[in-house]
Amino acid sequence: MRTSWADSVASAEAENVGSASSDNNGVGSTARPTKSTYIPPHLRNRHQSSEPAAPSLSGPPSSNDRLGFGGSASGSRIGGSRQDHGRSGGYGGGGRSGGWNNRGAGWDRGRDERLNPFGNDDDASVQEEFVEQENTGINFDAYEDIPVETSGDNVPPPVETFAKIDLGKELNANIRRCKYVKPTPVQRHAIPISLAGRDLMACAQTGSGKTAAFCFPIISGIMRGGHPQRPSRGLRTVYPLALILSPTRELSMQIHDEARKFAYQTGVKVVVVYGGAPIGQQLRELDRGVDILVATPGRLVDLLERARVSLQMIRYLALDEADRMLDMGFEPQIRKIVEQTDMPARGIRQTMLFSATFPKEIQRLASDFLSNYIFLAVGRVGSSTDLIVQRVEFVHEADKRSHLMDLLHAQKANGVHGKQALTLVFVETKKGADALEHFLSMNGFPATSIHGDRTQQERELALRSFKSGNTPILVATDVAARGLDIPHVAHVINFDLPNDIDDYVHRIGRTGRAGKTGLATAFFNEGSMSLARPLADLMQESNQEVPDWLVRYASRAAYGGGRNRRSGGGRFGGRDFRRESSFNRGGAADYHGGNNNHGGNNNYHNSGGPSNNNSGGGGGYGPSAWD
DNA sequence: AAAAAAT
Repeated sequence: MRTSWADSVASAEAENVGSASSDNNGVGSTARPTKSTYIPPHLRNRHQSSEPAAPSLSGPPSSNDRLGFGGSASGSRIGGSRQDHGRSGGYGGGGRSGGWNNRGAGWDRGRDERLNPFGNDDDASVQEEFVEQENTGINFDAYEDIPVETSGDNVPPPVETFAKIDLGKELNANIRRCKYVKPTPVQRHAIPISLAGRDLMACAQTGSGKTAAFCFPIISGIMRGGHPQRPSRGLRTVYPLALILSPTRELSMQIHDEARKFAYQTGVKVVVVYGGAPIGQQLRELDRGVDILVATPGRLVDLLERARVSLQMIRYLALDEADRMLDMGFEPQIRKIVEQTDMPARGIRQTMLFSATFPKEIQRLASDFLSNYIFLAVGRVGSSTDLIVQRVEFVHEADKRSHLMDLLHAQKANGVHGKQALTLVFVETKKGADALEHFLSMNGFPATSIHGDRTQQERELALRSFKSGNTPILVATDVAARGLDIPHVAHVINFDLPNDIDDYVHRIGRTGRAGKTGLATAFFNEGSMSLARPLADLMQESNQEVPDWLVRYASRAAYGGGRNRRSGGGRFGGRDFRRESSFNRGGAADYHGGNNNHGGNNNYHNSGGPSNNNSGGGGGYGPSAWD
């Protein structure tokens, strides 16, 4: 256990710096810092602090026994930083003034097919020699300890290596380029299930190779199935074969960037569409052909209504952050897309739902989209949030700002190279985000913000500025809570706690990624009473120190948790709701000990899929924290 | 009550 939060931050920073620099050595291309031209108001007309010299590596990553996940996660992290590099290259040419250069620089004039998403130094065969070096020290045996649960009819057995899955030559080359040596647990289980043509509901932490888990089978399947003759209903209508939906624009962009790497030189075309950006460019992309369409719901509905997209040929449907996609705000839109368009019915298309959390009410809704599906839950190495130190502090509303500054100030003093660790600060409201960003900026803390009232340009700029370290503090609403893979976030601060414990789980999952440690601090007060019990339970389950005062509030909290019922039942959705009859309260220990991997095939007999729902109460405590 | 997502 760490003795103070400052130590934790310092340690998290040290690890981040350490691994960042080794990435650079390995890839040899990201050394140049990504510079953003965004200057926070309080820094304008000042000298930019000079870029630090090569940071002295302060201590090797500790607790590498957990790096089993780091192996996989590391792959995607490396991918991420290279992607950043590619982008910054694009910007480098044109400067930062253009709002839409994200698309513009790298995507104009149909060159994307030839454009190498891995960077110019790419060569699959050359990369191979890096693979062994880069993964030295990763304990792949740690994979074996990850609890896995599957249920459903005739679950296909997992695979141990990519070589044992016949994904095709081109895809294999891309897997090498991504430096994925061994499939992650979710990939080992989900890919065979998906290749067998089965529907799937999967719980797995983000950063665990989830995107690849659904992209590989889709790409492989499209290559196998060939490119069928599309109907010629209208010249302007396009007929994608696969649809991937996600709840935020940034997440859609991230999925698209990854999918494009996986599809490189396969002839499979990936296009992303989302709102807030001019539609013209997206239409032009579509006109060039699309096999896999990545989309946010609103823009897709728009395109469907314009008859520019038809879902008639969809063979694969994937929902990322599926529980979010099916909650109150999104459900009607998703239902419209899935059930009231020309999309083939469930059982004809193949449907895959992925999320880190999966409350049972949402599982029930989701089962409408699935046919005789397999439920898969993959946990972390060891207990839940081992890599994330969670702290909760009682801070009155009026004291939050000064308390935040105390934290940030101490962090600054502990900075490994005079630079602040990346800190993500979550607040409840968009106005609150603006106000806090302004406050921090006025007080000498370079901050930016991301929320739904900012323009898409501003959102993307904020994210880049944060990732690059230019503004190492990002104030965010829940728009940034899910799925986003931001390397090197050392500290997540819940300035305002969410009302839903699942949101808390997603938020803190922005740190502690890629096998690194992370710190999560929550400001708790009278306003967050409804979260007292679920938060105390969660922290307890993940072996965190729970303050006495929180335990007292938790025991005082009304039984049933009021409006948190949604998540009160199966907090981490770690169990198939179809099994609720096998009531399993206090099952965390069972879970870890009992349903072990190695095929993890419980062969729960599901006679006929979603209709025989079991709405039994309570139960279903999964292990802690799926991301 | 808030956030996200089309214009």
